[in-house]
Amino acid sequence: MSVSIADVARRARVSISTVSRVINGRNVVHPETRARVEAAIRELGYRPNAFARGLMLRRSGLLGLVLPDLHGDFYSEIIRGANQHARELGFGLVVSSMRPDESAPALLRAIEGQSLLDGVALMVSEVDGKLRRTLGRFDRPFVLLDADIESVPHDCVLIDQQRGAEALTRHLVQRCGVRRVIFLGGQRTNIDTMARLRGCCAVMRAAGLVEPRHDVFYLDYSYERAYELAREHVRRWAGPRTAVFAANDEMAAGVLAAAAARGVRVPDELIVVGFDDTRVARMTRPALTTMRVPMAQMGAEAVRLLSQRVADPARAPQRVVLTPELVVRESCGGAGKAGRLAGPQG
Amino acid sequence: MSVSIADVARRARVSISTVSRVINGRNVVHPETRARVEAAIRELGYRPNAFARGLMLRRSGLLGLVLPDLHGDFYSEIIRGANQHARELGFGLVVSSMRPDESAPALLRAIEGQSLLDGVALMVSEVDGKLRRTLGRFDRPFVLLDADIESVPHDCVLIDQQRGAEALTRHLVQRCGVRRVIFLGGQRTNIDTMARLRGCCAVMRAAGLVEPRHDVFYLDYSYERAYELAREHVRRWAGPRTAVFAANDEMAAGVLAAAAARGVRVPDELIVVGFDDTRVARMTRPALTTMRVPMAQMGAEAVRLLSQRVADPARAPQRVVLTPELVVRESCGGAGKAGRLAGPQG
DNA sequence: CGCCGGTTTGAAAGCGCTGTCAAAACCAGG
DNA sequence: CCTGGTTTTGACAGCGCTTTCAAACCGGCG
Repeated sequence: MSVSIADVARRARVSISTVSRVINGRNVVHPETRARVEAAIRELGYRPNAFARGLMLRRSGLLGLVLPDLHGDFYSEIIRGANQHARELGFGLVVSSMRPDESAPALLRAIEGQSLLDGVALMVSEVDGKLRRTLGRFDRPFVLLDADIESVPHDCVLIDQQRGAEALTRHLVQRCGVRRVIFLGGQRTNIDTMARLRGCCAVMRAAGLVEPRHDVFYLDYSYERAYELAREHVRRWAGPRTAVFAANDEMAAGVLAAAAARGVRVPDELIVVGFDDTRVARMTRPALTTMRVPMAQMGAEAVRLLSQRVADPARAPQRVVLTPELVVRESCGGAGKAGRLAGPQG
Repeated sequence: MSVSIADVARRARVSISTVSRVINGRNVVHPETRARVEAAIRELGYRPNAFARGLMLRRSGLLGLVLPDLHGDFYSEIIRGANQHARELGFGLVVSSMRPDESAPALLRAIEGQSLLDGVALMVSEVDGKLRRTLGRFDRPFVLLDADIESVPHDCVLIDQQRGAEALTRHLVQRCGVRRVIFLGGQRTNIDTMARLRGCCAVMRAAGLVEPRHDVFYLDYSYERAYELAREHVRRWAGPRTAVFAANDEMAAGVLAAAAARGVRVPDELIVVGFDDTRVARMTRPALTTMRVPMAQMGAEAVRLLSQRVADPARAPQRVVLTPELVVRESCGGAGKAGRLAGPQG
């Protein structure tokens, strides 16, 4: 079997307590003794047993990150940001996915089951009663990403999606002279989609323009679905002062491809914009105008909040709000004014 | 404090052992007693302490997945495959990243430090002596992804990169009439890049053609670098029977964009192919011919091997080899013969 | 020399759980 | 009612670690 603290103690001719003190460094140990113990640790290749340790300390040094899906640039960035920050703070990170179609018990298992975790950052694409209840009786520190449940006190990191959508729409209306917007969303119940549509409509309304009431399509955030839809409609959409507002970059890329296939020139005959500023936004021709969502920062903030709450479970719930930033590229025509131009094509 | 097994025992008027038996379900318990215990568990909201459990069982039910980076479609897919399979097998998955520029001690901490893990799947982009030694004295089950260290016995999941590159090059030579290949690699020491170049050269040689000796460029797998390079060279590259073989899809996309910017028509004036078949391959115009690397499957295989080794640490090391599959799209011209045509543009 | 404060160490009590072993309870058959 | 076998249950010894608490030690002072 593996070497335990007792083996080290025996070898260093000290008591178990002393070895523990050397390991944790909190108490004073005579330099000479310390050297003996450290030598023994090295010679035996001793590594403390994390289970025994956790059993006493009630902490594992592990944080959890649960996302709706792990696929795509969007989530990758969150993971990356969280992972890096976790490492800086001396935590490990457990990443897991929790599809919206899985039941609440699955969530329970995914989270509570992992009682090895010191805390969990949770991102959900839809909030329902079940989730509310599950989280209500969840006794470990947790942070909600891009969502907020009022009945339960907790920390959260929010993206001001609506304000982002407003900024983007305002750019379209004021800088690009857009008068009509076709909106492509994800699922109808998706909270991001709803907020982005709200922002878009608000600005249109304020500008005295027609809201995209009949020009709203709910898809699934995928390139393929957007391509298919656009292939069918893009000829009709095309027109001066008209823009397609896709709720993410992938769908915008699909629209771009369909437009090209149908001979519709972007941005001359039709403006197309995306959202998120994922890698794909710089890889399309023309490159996409989009909103940069600080995903890595969201991951990092989540970890920060979590670590603070682990340290002090009693402190008041925090709310961190991050705002997306406009990135103007080629797909909206009227470039050159508002934002920076990223990527080699900029 | 939280409720322990003793609380449950007290409430159900049985001994601790009986509660344990009910929880683990291995031993026979009188139905009536069982009901009483289960009621007590429910009423108290009892959840076994994972640390105490792990301390006895010496297992946590957690597997680790360490990747060079967590960014991009490539790694996302591995994570996704691993995650799903882990869940099916009743394991949790810990994902972590280990940049090649981090030192071996960092790896040590990232892996050994997490002695909470039952096993670790490890992907490294470069194998050096330090790593070999670190892994040599690593006492926990581990699986190497897309790499093999001969001095240390272990399980591994390999992608036959070379054979994949051969298949792709063969397609270029035999179906598309290519006589000259420009090769764009990742870092010079990257094992995948080396294997892919080897495969490409082997086929060229066998076909009596000139190997891309002076036409090999080592970049960093990024769209941007490839774009810059291609912007400079693509006019010179263009020519009949000439192909750019990029070692991943992102770089191929960069070349495509540069070609478009320089007025070089693909595939008429220049053929461009990628590798990996990530999402971007279907989003370029023209869509990329590429090799589909079964990344999700690699993740799943890794988890499978790991779980088997956890169950039986003594069994002989396994080697699983996965082979990439040719996906013919538009960027190589001579389509329609060899492979399936995926995506809406196919 | 004995005593005091401060430093350094060791013994031992858990942390919450599993698993062994033996005792208790039960059931038939005699 | 007792016996022998089969369930069913409980007591308890750890798993490897942290953390009191008290003992041992040390140097200096009265």
